[in-house]
Amino acid sequence: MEAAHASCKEKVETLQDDLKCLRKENETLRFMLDVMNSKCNILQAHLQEAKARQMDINLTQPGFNHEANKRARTSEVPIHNKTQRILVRTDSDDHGNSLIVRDGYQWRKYGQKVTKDNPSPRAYFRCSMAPACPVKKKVQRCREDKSVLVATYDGQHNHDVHGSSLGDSSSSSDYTMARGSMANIISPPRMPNNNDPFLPPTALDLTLSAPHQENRRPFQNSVEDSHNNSYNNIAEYAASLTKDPNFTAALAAAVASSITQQPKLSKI
DNA sequence: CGGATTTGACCTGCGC
DNA sequence: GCGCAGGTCAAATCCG
Repeated sequence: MEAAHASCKEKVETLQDDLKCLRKENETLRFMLDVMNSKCNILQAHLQEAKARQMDINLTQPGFNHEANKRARTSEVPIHNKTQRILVRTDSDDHGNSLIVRDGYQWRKYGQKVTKDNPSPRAYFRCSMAPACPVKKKVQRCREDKSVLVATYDGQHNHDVHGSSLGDSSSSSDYTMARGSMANIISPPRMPNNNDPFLPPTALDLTLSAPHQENRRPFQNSVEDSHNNSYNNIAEYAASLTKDPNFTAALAAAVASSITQQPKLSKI
């Protein structure tokens, strides 16, 4: 009887050890996921910038070669220096009304003009988060697709997106909203698996799918019920991840760059 | 009432 | 020099 009790206790201890290991592993995976997520965000931002530059080049091609482009003002900063253009898809019920592009900064509208090449009005914004911020933004609907806003940024912010220099706590919510709307930023050049240049970019799905969802609550049910399933799922998930060369490469690069604090983004 | 937006007037650069 | 078009200003208006 005592021997049976002892072996049972041993089993419980083993299970508890397993549980601890799993929790540690889970924590490690989550940390890695966070690192990957942040790196992914940085990558996407860089990608957007690159695509916007590409779009600028495309806009000078026939079909986009509007009269306005011939009339580039001398005050305009060269594209490769400080001017950046992004495309943002707006909600379908938003057509023709709002010229607001949520990008995390606060903008004050100072003018609106109908241009010759586009029937939609162009709105002019100045950054109002910092009094001396030189950044200006022009927003106009795409002539070809009115659900798409073309935002052109001139200059560089002399403050961060949180407005931390001003100590503005409200900006964090704005930033959250901005992150939400950034998901709608369009990559003008075609993406893989995407023949429509105006469809949103294929988002990198870094949220763990079924196995992860399972392992978020494996211990809410009885240990007997779910332990094997969740353990198998985690093991399965871990195995699938480690077998994926892309994952290991990306993970290695992400960890390396997070350690050195010198991201080598082009290598991922 | 104060800040944001609207909108017509004005300024500036470019092409003819 | 003139006209055109993009960009900016600032008074009026709106809105919370």
